[in-house]
Amino acid sequence: MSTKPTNTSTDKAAYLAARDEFIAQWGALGSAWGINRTMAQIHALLMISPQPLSTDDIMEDLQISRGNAHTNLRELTGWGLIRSVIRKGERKEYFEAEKDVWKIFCIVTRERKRREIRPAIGVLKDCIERTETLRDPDAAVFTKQTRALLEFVEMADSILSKIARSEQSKVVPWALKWFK
Amino acid sequence: MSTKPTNTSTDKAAYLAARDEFIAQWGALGSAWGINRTMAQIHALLMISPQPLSTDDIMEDLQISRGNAHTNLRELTGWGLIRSVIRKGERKEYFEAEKDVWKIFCIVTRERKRREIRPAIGVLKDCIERTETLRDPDAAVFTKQTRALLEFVEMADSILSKIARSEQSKVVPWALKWFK
DNA sequence: ATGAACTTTCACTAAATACTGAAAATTCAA
DNA sequence: TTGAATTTTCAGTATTTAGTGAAAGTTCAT
Repeated sequence: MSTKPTNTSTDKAAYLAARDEFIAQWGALGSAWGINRTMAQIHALLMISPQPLSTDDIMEDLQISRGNAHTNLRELTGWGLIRSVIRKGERKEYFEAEKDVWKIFCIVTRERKRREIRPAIGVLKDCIERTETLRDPDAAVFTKQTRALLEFVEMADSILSKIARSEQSKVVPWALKWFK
Repeated sequence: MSTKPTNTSTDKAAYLAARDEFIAQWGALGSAWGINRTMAQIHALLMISPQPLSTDDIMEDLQISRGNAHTNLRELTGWGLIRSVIRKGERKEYFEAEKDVWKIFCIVTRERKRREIRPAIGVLKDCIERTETLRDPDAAVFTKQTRALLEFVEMADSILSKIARSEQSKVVPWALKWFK
């Protein structure tokens, strides 16, 4: 049996390196999905933070300006992904993230539905309405394709709604049974 | 009963207006999801075009430069969302889009899995591996949270894989039964 | 009521991303 | 094989998006 050295400061350094990697990559992932990098990084930081953090903590940790930190903290609050907590006898505002992965999923789903899917459905409906009675043959092709898109997006929307309204304890075992 | 005037040129104008709206909004939607606006617009244009279009057609329609059109046509080809068709006796390359909405969904799912979800899984695994044996209590919180994320992302990934491998004719009736 | 602590705003700057257009490379009909 | 047609590249530019920091605004313990 080999003895493993457990130097505390080495551990801390290894942890901090992994943590930085995680924050950086979470930011990059956000970028790829149309979410501001800093917003995603702050979210990552708060998700893994054992305690709530203040704006100053976040500014220091991520090396960003007050304005930037502030804007993105508000944005995350708007999404419902973080909430502010106040400590008694302190003026400063602290922030903590929702940590339950299922809840995070539900929040993101709900918000993207509201912000992007619903408007898209509106546009598709509008396009169909404006062209379905036209005699032009190109218009007919257009209407057909937008109808197919609408049908699909509406189905996806209703599936997501139903899933995001469910309890994780109901969905996950079911999903594992069907998809594992 | 009112008679509806069916002036052909009015119809054409109404169609073109709806079509432009669709292209513009599809572009905006792409942007919100981290896809280059022009790429999404070209995709929209080809999805609703009755015939394959050449680079020049697209340049003119969307009022973009050759370089821009070219780059984004290649990118779309890389995703597998469009393919080039050559007409016999002609040098020019034409492009047509996959129009089947289910197939489009499968392609986008497969590509985003490959480009973003798989790397994310890699990062999470790496973070867990590097921290799971550390004694630091913050590291323990970190490992726990990244594990929860990994578990969730892997489940989502396998569900998407399974769905995207299925036939629409199998999935849609099933989905409607469960989620409508 | 005061003013220190803290939050918010916003004009300006920086960085990232997308686009242009012309030149170089390639292709293929004649 | 030639050269006109077409595709590809890419250095330079434009546009969009994100970030800064200082000043203005707000809040609350005293």
